[in-house]
Amino acid sequence: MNRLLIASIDRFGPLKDDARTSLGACSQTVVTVSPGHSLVQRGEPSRLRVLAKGLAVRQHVLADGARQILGFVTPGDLLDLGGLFAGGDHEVRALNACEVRQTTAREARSLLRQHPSLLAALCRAVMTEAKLQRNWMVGLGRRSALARTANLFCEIYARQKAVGLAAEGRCRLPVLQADIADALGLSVVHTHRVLQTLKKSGLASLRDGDLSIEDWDRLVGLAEFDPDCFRPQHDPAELAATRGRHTLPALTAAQQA
Amino acid sequence: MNRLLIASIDRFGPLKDDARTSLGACSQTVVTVSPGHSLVQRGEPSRLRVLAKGLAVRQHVLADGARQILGFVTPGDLLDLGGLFAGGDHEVRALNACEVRQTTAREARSLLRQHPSLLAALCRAVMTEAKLQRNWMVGLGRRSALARTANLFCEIYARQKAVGLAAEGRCRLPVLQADIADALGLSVVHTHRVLQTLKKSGLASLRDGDLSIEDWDRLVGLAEFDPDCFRPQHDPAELAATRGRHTLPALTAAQQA
DNA sequence: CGACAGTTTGAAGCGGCTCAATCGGGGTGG
DNA sequence: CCACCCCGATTGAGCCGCTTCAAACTGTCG
Repeated sequence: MNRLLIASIDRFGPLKDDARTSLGACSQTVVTVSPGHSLVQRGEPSRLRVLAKGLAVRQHVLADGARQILGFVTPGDLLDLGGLFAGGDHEVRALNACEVRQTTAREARSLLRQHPSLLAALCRAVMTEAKLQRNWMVGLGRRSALARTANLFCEIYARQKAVGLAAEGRCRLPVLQADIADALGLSVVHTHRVLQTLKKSGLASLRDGDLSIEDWDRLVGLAEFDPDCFRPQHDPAELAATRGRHTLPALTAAQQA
Repeated sequence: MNRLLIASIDRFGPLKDDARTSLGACSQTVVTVSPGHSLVQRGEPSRLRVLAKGLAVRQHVLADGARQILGFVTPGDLLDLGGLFAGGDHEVRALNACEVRQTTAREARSLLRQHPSLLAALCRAVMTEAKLQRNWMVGLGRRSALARTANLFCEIYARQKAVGLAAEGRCRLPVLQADIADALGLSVVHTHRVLQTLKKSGLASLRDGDLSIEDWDRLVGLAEFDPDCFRPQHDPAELAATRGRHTLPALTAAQQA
């Protein structure tokens, strides 16, 4: 009954009941993708894809082969917001074994047309993503490699924590150093040295695909991390009216290495 | 009759007629802001502000005073998309003498609730901005200072051209070198040297607030500029149905130094 | 005229890059 | 069981792009 899809969108809610039932009734297929393969190609229209398991990145590759990672996608995130009205402008690639649930482009479009509350929620989702992107821009442009890395770790941990995917001071982050490098605009070698520094300073460490936060406060301080930078854009009034009404189902066991 | 507001949103259209008439009927005040002052503060809710004249930047300043410019705002652009549902996350500052037209937060919110086609258009506007941001991220992370600068010039020229604000191979760009630096994540000194290189190579030059494109093709090549990166996210089908129906009124004389 | 803001230029330093080699673990074939 | 390979992590050395500091230069405004 598409509970994950509904919950993922409802996070940006509030959805009206009719939108929720339509979403529940729409067709949904499950797709599994192996590491390194594409979940969403450039130019594809939206199918309201939701990541159920795994870890993926939005990315863009340049003519010379350089890659810039534009964001991380964790379970419960919508994959193809960029293609809601036209084709998306970037691809999404699996770092992990990923499971995606998706409907059809036709149904996605029709749902979008019929339910303003769905449109509003997705609009908020897009805005939330845009906000996150701005934080990345600030980092790429004006923060040192160390602060950037700290910021990335803060973001990833806080996001997973927010959806119940993180343990206390620990979460999965099955990436290569090359992925971190491409996310932060660094070389692999320098990324490695920065990671060492973070570990030696007792702030955080990354081993075997596990991110462990050793000193959250100092990490946040170093990063100048803004804990609101990834939060859904709730309307304060609406939030109060619907507080606690809908919550994301626990995903704790969902993201497998 | 709020023609500019309607046209600015309709660019991402199509708006339904009732939305257009509601927009036409909403209150609108004209605000002028002198250079260096804030057009939109962090945390302000949307008033459907449109820039009528001048040039502004979205920006974020760090604790140490460093500034990252997140985007340029040219006449006909909506200023406060970030605050549609909650407070915006960044401020917008005038580089220029600016004229802004805005309604009230209350009216903006009520319009948004009543007109799904308005919501859809604004959603597209947000997505378009997000797309532009991704292009900046790629530049900040993976392009050389020269290519980044070229890219910025391409973007600014192409955007102004698209709304009729650019002459052939020339447009206004009343910025300091420090602004370019903060947009590209560079120091002022290096920005200056890059500008010199660009001029000496006969690609483009910036003087007295005028950007002149000397060799568009080579500039685009150097920048790997994607001409779609700023285009509204039209639905191809809807685009065909409404082609040429509504156009942005000429703004040619509107952006005064 | 001085004051100031912005541009221009030079010189030195550093953060991060490139190149190159080694190391370690997991898989595979013999 | 070992030999081998491959991928990714690790480490070192040298270099380059860009930064920082500092000073001179220019135009504008009082």
